[in-house]
Amino acid sequence: MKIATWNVNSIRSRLEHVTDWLRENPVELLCLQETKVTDDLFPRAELEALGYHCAVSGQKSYNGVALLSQQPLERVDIGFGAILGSETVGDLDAQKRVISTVLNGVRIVNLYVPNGSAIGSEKYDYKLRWLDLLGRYLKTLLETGPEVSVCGDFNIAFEDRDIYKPDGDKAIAKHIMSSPAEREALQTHLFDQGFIDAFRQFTPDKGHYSWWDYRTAAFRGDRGWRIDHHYISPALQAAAIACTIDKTPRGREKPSDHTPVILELDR
Amino acid sequence: MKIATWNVNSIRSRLEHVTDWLRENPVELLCLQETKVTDDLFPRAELEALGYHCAVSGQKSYNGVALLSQQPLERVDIGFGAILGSETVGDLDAQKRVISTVLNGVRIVNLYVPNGSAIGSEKYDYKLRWLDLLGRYLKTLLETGPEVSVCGDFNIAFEDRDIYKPDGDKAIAKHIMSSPAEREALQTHLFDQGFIDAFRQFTPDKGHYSWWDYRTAAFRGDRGWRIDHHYISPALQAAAIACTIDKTPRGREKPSDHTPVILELDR
DNA sequence: GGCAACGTCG
DNA sequence: CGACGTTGCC
Repeated sequence: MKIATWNVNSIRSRLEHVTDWLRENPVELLCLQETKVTDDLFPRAELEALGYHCAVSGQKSYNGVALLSQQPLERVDIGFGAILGSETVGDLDAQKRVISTVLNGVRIVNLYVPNGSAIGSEKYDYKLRWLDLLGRYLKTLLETGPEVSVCGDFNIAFEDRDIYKPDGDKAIAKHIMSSPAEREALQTHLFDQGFIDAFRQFTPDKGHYSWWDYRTAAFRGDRGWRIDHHYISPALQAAAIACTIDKTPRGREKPSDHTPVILELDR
Repeated sequence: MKIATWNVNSIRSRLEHVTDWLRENPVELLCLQETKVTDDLFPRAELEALGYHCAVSGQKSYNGVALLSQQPLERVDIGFGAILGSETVGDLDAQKRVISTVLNGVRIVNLYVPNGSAIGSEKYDYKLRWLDLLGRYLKTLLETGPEVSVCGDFNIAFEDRDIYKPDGDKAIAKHIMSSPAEREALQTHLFDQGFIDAFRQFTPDKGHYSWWDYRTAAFRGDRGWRIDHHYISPALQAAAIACTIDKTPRGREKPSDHTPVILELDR
């Protein structure tokens, strides 16, 4: 099956891009982030017309995640609380950033990791706390079944090769999305639990990005970042067939600043 | 020469519609209303690239008029004040609604008449006061030369045949743009000075409109109003060759709610 | 109620 | 640059 992740930066503004893309790329599951819409206003009908079932967790203006699935989804778990219990979650489910399901025996998680704004800011602390809880969330999921696939907009470029800037640029460590603490959080909460970055199983070189800033004509100059990821648990590693980035939607008129990343699994 | 009038409802939002239309309809003069932009932000370069000289009188967000001319414009008169003197004008030039020039010996006036909001409102009174001053303005122009062509968005449908509603509908008299006082103002300040409605020289029947409300799918149902006009002075009457409405721009994506009206003069 | 302005945020 | 909320016009 093919699973795609795409931060659409408003599903209502991007509906035609999404439907066009799904017609060209009929993936089994599309994981959306930044839908920016309450559940009652989600453009369900248009996506159902394409044969997709929608599971949504949205809010007004900000954040919001959704799953578009060709198969009806038997279970949908919204927020960290659905797995960890609401007591442990505190305020970290207030923003709609987590939705999960099980498809073909694989636990699938769709995430919109907080951006963090600037190093040292309150939002940065929130991001690191959120990633802490993500670690516990994934640990719990791994205990319920070994095959776990986690995708989404992580707002973190783990290595310098994931950023257009020249390697070793000092600014990288001071930049949101590439600071040491953010990368350590990925190390601790994903890699140390055995997850691997599916894209890097197939493509070691630099120059592959999933996000380009709207400002400064970043896309035209290919000044991008690879911050949208698929992480897969050890039990799924052998099942990974391909992981690719489709740049074409980023080149359209009025695009999202992100573009889809597709994982193919032998499941 | 051909003179067109078009309320574009923001020249910046409608720039592509205007340039496309001018390529298809290379009129000698295009009179725009509701440009909604200050003069420094008017998209002059794109229109000059098409061979048009721009004379603009705009303001932020609201109103704004402009002349796009194939010929360089030797004189441009902005506001009532340019003709009447600022003393007589009071507050009626504060909004940018009047721009005038002379082309091929014809005095041409481009107007954006106040809408008036609702009968009896403060804006309604302003509209009627504005039309009073328009009468004096046109009287003065006629004294300087007999050939005067006045076009623009008048926000008045002079007769019931200019409205999609069934003739005699009582609501017409209570509706802004078709109230008795507005029609009387046209009578007094235009017709009584000898101006005639160029469109009605050629087309007596109903069912011809220049504006369709964005709401209630008015265009789809052809529930329109003819409120964009060309009025010509007696000396020009014999020079009028044709006056037509081009509905096509109203049918495009993201259109203005108005569509161009074209006057052809043997001048 | 549709559209486009502005200001704010990333 | 392009989301969104808000405001104002029609």
